[in-house]
Amino acid sequence: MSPKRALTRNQALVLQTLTASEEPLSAYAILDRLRDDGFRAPLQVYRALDALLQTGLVHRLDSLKAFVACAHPHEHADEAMVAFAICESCGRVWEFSDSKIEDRFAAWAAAEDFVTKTTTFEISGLCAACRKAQGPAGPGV
Amino acid sequence: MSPKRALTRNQALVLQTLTASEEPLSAYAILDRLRDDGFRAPLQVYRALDALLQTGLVHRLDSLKAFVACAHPHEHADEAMVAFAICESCGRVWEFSDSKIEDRFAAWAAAEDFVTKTTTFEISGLCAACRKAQGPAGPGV
DNA sequence: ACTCCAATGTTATATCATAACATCTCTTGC
DNA sequence: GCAAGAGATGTTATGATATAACATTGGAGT
Repeated sequence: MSPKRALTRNQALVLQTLTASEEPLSAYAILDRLRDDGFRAPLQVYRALDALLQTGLVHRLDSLKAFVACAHPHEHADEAMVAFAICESCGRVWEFSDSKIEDRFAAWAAAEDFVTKTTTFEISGLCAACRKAQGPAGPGV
Repeated sequence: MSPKRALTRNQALVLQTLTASEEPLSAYAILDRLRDDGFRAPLQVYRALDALLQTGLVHRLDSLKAFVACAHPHEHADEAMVAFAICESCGRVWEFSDSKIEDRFAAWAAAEDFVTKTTTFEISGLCAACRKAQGPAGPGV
């Protein structure tokens, strides 16, 4: 979809920041981490994010209002349906896709004559490591 | 999940507003429509929405930052995975669920030992009516 | 009538995102 | 080399979404 341009300096900095982070970051969190690199205003972050979202190098998690580096930057070009599992406790994100789910949804869309443009598929919960750490009783919240 | 309480006045007003609307509404759009009923501050809307979301009478569409009345208020108690198809053109929302998709996702979760709490599944695109209205060439954007 | 508790009202503020316009920095053609 | 154009960047201001903190009200049960 996008003609694979080299990243600009700002885009590279934002992408590095997201790649280095264990968890998704909000635009303002990214801004804070890039103050020393000369970032002063949210727009600098949002503009870089827009470009990175276009090329599929970054995803936005609507349910968190935050951004993550794509785990598989080569494979999908913003076209495939990607799902995200987000651990509420540690914040880590698992990215996966399932062609059977895709087919199944495509069947619904065909039946309703609906043309899909974008998908948002996000699951919140607790990952295995966090549940073990918190013990069998589970966390209060 | 929630002990089925009667709605308060504010909750009833917010729910009526959403039910009467053809499209999802932002909290501030709801506020504007309820000025004549004495609503003055966003918090009045957000508090009512919180209660309605708890009981499953309303859904939040993260991709739109907006809210819709649930199409099937009786069936699911916030537990089932519900998907939303949203027409970019007319704003209408189709709500559906598919047990095969649910099973398929459950299989992934079991394999990864991930415990699901909440799901966000939203698809944006164009509905049949809007595509017909705009002609076979489709819209510019 | 009194007490308690939930709902409500009100003000202020936090957080997320974009509009509008000035400036810089390459590249390209000359 | 240098002017012109295009894209990227910087900067200020503002819009849009959401919540914190605390005062007030109103009804259920006694």
